[in-house]
Amino acid sequence: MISFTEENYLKALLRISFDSGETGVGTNELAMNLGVKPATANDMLKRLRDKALVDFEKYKKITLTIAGKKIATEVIRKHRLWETFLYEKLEFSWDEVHDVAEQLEHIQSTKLIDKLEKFLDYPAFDPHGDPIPSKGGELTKQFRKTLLDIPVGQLCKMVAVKDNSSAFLQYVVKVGLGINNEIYVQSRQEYDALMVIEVNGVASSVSEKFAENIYVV
Amino acid sequence: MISFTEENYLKALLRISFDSGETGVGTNELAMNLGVKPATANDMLKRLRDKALVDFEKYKKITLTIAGKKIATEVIRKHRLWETFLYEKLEFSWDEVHDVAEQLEHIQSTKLIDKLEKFLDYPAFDPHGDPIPSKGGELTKQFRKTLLDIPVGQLCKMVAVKDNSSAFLQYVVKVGLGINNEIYVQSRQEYDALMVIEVNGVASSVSEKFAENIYVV
DNA sequence: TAAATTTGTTAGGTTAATCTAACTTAATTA
DNA sequence: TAATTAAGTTAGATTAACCTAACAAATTTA
Repeated sequence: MISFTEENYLKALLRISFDSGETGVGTNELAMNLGVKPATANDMLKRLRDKALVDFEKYKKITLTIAGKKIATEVIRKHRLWETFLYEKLEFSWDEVHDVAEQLEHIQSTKLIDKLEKFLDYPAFDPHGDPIPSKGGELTKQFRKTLLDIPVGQLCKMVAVKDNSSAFLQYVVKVGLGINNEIYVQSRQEYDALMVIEVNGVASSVSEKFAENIYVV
Repeated sequence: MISFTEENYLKALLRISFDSGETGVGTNELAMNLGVKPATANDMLKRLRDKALVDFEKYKKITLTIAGKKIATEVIRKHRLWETFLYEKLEFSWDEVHDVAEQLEHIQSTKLIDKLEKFLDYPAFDPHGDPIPSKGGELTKQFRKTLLDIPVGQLCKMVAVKDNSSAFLQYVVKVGLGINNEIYVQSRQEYDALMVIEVNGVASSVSEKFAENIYVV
């Protein structure tokens, strides 16, 4: 049996390597991501290696094994299905779903998640626009432009966010932004990439960090 | 913060004292109920006492404090709401809901459970016929007859079960019984209370233990 | 390339939740 | 009521998941 904590380590490994585009993940990077000390992560990695869920040699980068990747993908699948449930059926707002889904993703019941998926009518994307892996499927990579890639004077539409923290999401809401909203790029400062955008007729200044976390088409 | 395990201890204490009709619960009884050794339960009880969730003196019976009872009731509320969700929305069968609800009941989010309750349209009873406590409410005692109380030659209707284990529930299903089914009591053995009952035209022999776990009207 | 910095590991310790084995107190029964 | 049995407790161990402090390896930079 696999514990909540182990599932979280595997999920973090998959997400980090997916986001960075590289196969291997470093111990410190992983630890920081999970909010634990490197020593703790190192201990856990040894246990995950014993269970044949990660490949990991002393002082080298960590990669998931096939088995580890499968579990991690399944956790992400559950997370995104639960987010969809909370958003569509329980009227949770867009920025509230993540934290509750962090808990729900660890419920162990294949039947539950399959039935939930059916109940939601097999959704392909979660409320943040991220793709939901199918049963036994893979996490698919999609080409995604961020607000940072949009030139001045152009109009685009927000489809998802990269950062799922509620701190960020609440900021997004404050700027008046939501899924499928149109964004007009008014201007951009060369020096620090500070942009002025217009959403529903209201102009706001946003930082580079903000812009690179907004996916658009 | 309260752990899953602590919640389970509190829930068991409430359920045992509720079922037995007595205020105090013994250490061994509690331990047996939770599938742990008395020594383990004893350790935990000390911790729960430190947190002011139980009243407990050496060699004496255990009782819940107001705070402890409140948490326990809330866990039972969550459990029963989740059971209702699984049964009504996800097409789980009657005997499958319990085990998954055991996990779901520990999800920490007031908003989640309130929204779930609304989504289910404020149900008063779970799929086993047990009453669902309202928000901040109490576990209500209902007078309940069991199949054991029905005299020979009388017809009754099953409304709930006492034992929620899937072993028992699967047995119930095998006998052809379900919620709201009519039961006719054909005969009863004086010696061991073995009864012959008829459900939907099919006769079966059931033990005393079986009969006392079936609630009827 | 040698020094400095970053990254990763080890050793030893803590807490929650479990156990076994030995013991004590309470309750039952002869 | 004394002896037996049942119920409850304590002591000492274990495992998972975390920590700090000290150390080692790898990488970067001067």
